Amino acid sequence: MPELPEVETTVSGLRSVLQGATLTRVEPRRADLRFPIPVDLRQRMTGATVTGLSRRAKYGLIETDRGDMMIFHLGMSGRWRIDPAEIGAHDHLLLETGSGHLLSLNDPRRFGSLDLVRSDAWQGYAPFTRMGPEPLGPDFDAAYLAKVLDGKATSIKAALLDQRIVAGLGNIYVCEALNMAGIAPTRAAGRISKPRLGLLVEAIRTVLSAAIVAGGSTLRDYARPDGELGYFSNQWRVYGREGQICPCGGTVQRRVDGGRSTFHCPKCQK
DNA sequence: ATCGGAGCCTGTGTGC
DNA sequence: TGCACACAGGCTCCGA
Repeated sequence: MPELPEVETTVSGLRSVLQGATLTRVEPRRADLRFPIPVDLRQRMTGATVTGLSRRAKYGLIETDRGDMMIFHLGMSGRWRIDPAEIGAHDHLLLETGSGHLLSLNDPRRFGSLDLVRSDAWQGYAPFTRMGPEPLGPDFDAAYLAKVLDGKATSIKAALLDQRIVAGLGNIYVCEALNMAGIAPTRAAGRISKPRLGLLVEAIRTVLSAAIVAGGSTLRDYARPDGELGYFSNQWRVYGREGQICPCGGTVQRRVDGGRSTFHCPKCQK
């Protein structure tokens, strides 16, 4: 899916049109994505004013003056389109604002989700209850990682993809951060020294921040809400670059585990 | 308890 | 051109 930087970019784009806007039309166009869409979403959101937009891990949060919070997840192929030229089969939710903007939540593969909770209870939303800290937040540091990874036999790559450990990383940024930190993706998570975990934390922060600044990465089915493309894919060190040269001079290799591609450089990642 | 793998969907690119 | 197949950013459940 769009990972953390893409969701951050999406929320920023949505904020420019939705902050303070009144929703004059709220139209779910199917009953479910990955999960059922609340049947009362249209009724509760129509006529409401958007008071705030934010992000938790890979989820976008849209609050209204009625005390409701709409929570969306983009899955693998989800994106928001602002004032799209035409509405197609994969536009699953339409929002119209008082100022005349039309927004569409578009998700061909429907791995995304759309939900509605009370704002004061959002932290109790099931996906959030067991989620780890934000990688860009103050609670994510080497000491924390050392504690939660202690004794873990699973690979560091699998551990970083586990949202209970740290929330918001996906395949692309895990590959990138491990390369930047010089850590092999197959290394046992519990067998990395604390100084190296410190390097890893910094690498994760650096790669996520750079991606947010660049507006997210571009993949076949991802675009920013305003339709522009993100440019971070130009900065990938290893992801999608099998056979090409790593910044260290080594050759990027691709392997598949669990049906998922891993890109790494055997020369500088140990 | 922990781990690897399958499955959910659709679209696109590749090779025959 | 047509077709089959591999592959894609996430997440959850299942069985070993």
